[in-house]
Amino acid sequence: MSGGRGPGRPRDEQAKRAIHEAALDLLVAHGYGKLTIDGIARRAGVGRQTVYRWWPGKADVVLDALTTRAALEIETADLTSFVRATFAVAPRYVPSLRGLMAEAQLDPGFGERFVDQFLGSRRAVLMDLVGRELPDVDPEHAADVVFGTLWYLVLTRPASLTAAYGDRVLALLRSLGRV
Amino acid sequence: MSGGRGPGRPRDEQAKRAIHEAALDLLVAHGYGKLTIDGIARRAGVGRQTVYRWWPGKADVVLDALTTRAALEIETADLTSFVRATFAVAPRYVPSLRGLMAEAQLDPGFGERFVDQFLGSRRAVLMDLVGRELPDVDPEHAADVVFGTLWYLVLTRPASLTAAYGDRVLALLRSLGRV
Amino acid sequence: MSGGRGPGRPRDEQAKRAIHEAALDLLVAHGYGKLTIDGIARRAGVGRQTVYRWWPGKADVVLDALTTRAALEIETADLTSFVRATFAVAPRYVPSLRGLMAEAQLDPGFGERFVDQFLGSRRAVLMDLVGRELPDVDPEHAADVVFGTLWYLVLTRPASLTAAYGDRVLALLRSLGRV
Amino acid sequence: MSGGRGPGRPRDEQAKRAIHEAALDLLVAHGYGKLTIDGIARRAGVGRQTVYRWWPGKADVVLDALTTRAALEIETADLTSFVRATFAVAPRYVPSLRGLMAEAQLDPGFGERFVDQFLGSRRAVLMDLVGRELPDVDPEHAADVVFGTLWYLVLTRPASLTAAYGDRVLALLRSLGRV
DNA sequence: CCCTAATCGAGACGGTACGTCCGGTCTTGTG
DNA sequence: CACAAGACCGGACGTACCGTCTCGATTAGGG
Repeated sequence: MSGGRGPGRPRDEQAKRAIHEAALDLLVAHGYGKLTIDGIARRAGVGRQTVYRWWPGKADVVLDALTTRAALEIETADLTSFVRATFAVAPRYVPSLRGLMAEAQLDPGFGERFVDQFLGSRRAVLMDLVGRELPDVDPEHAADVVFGTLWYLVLTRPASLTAAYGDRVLALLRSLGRV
Repeated sequence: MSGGRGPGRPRDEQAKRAIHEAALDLLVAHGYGKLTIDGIARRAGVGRQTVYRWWPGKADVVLDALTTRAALEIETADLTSFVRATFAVAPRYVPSLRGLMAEAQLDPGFGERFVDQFLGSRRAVLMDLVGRELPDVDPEHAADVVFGTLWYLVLTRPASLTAAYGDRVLALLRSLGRV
Repeated sequence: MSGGRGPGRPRDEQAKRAIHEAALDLLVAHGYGKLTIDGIARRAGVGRQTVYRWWPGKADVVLDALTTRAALEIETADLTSFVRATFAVAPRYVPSLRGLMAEAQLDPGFGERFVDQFLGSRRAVLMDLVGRELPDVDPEHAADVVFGTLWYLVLTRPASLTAAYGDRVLALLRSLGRV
Repeated sequence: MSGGRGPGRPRDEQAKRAIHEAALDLLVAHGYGKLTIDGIARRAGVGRQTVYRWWPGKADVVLDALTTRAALEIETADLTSFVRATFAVAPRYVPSLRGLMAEAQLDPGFGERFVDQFLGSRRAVLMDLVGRELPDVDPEHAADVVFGTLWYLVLTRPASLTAAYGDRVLALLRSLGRV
């Protein structure tokens, strides 16, 4: 059960990493709008089919590259550090995040995956923390406000993203609880 | 006041309207991702060049159509009615708004136009109202929170957009002022 | 009967000349393949419609310009001087002639006009001279050989066009008569 | 002799043949002037890019189709049969030949290819035969006269093309030799 | 030590949209 | 009326990507 591999050449893990890197490199270099599967494959030194074999399209490549790289980078111990870390870390991923959210609007299939899995998992963490630390606050609503503000900055004024802004949003959440 | 028309055949205003309508019709019918300049021109009964003559791309067509149609639909007299109306009216424009925000991420040129003009004018209204009615609240921050929450719903959970949600965000603004 | 003109602004003869010159200038500058009605009108300082009002298309503009300019440039007194002059003068009109023959192949309507009128009138002159000076030679065949050789050089090896080549073709005609 | 195939999917020879046939079919059906790359691709059941991948434009497609189809159709054993066959076979290819010669005038790049390769190879055969059978005749001049007359008929009076006309031109060549 | 099977790089394939160019027509105001 | 200007519809151009396919070569088990 462990490997579960039948015959045939095994998947090349190095190609996977090369594709991840190529995608992120090109993304920051020229923007998501100019990102192409062919460009990724070329830069990764890989056949185009190898990309399509593992991912449905460039959005999923980027999403996979992002989640692989950003895994566990954010503290989830308490509400304050989670929100601060979320805002603090965001600037590093602005190009990817903008592209992913754009694609989610254009491709309904990817949109569902993106909202349910990527956004959903982060919402779940925040809602859990709010439920524990701010029992008077509606976790759903808190998530909308926190992530709404975060994404609005990511999409329209990324230069304003700072850890300090996370503190302001935290203050907002607490003022909500006091009502 | 002279009209400023020089020689030559004047612009066909009917074609302009036909293009606007065609763009919005196709947008709601098949989604922004499948919207095509050629498709718009065909449905409007117009040559493709006529579209390119007046707009740089499909995003600007949609933006122009939207602002033409939605002009003065929103009450700007006081903060409460503005925010409520903004949330109440949003569901009607979800397909357009999602497409425009997506394009703003993919095309930096359009992104700047979109943020500065379309989003900027709405921010200006809100900030003015906040400045008058909630003097203790930072208008910039208020705009980020209100429009951030609005856009987050538009982009990820459009079914949740209701006038009632506008009231919740208003309450949030007021709790901010009380701190 | 002299003017015979009804009301309205009279035709601008200067524009006609400007169009002729513009067409020939652009033709030698960039080749018939890059010649456009719009380009001609622009350079002539004339509206596009003014060109279409007088000629069906660019080929007829060039043909008209050519026949206007080259009128009676060729001696038609005797066979020898006619053939020599025809070959001697040809190099000056190579760009126009190549374009006109090309258009005649692509546009059947213009082709008929071109063959019947432009080529036909020159054939008639040659056939008349042959009939008078070389009674043993079939005038039709002689025209095919003389103009065939001429056009072949115009179309494929214009650098070889010289008055001396006209003499060789004349010798050919005379050898035909001696058989 | 190894075939010289590197990696990658090999060229689809059936598509090549389909494109050739489509081009010639459309050419005789509607004329070279209405021939379109897109039309060829459509009729051949082929993507447009596949045409552009192998040929620079429609003229080269037609030229390739023609030389592929007409290969070895003409006897080159002796002067008499070569000239007769050339005139006898020409009527079948009139639409293609007219289009190719037209394009050669409009597109200098194609013109050079056409004159050097297509016309040049036929000239070489004729000049070789003339050199062997009519040593008193200048082969270059003979080629100009024979092909000049042939092309003049192709371009302006295709109905006159017959094998008998080839005999007349042969007689002309022989009369030249006797001078 | 071959045999089967899956992956790999490469690149051609059918499609579709792009943005540009030009043709030929029309609609203005001015002379 | 003709004229300059210029917008209009139509349609071909050549390019760029998409996602699929077909090659020969490679790299693993399993017989």
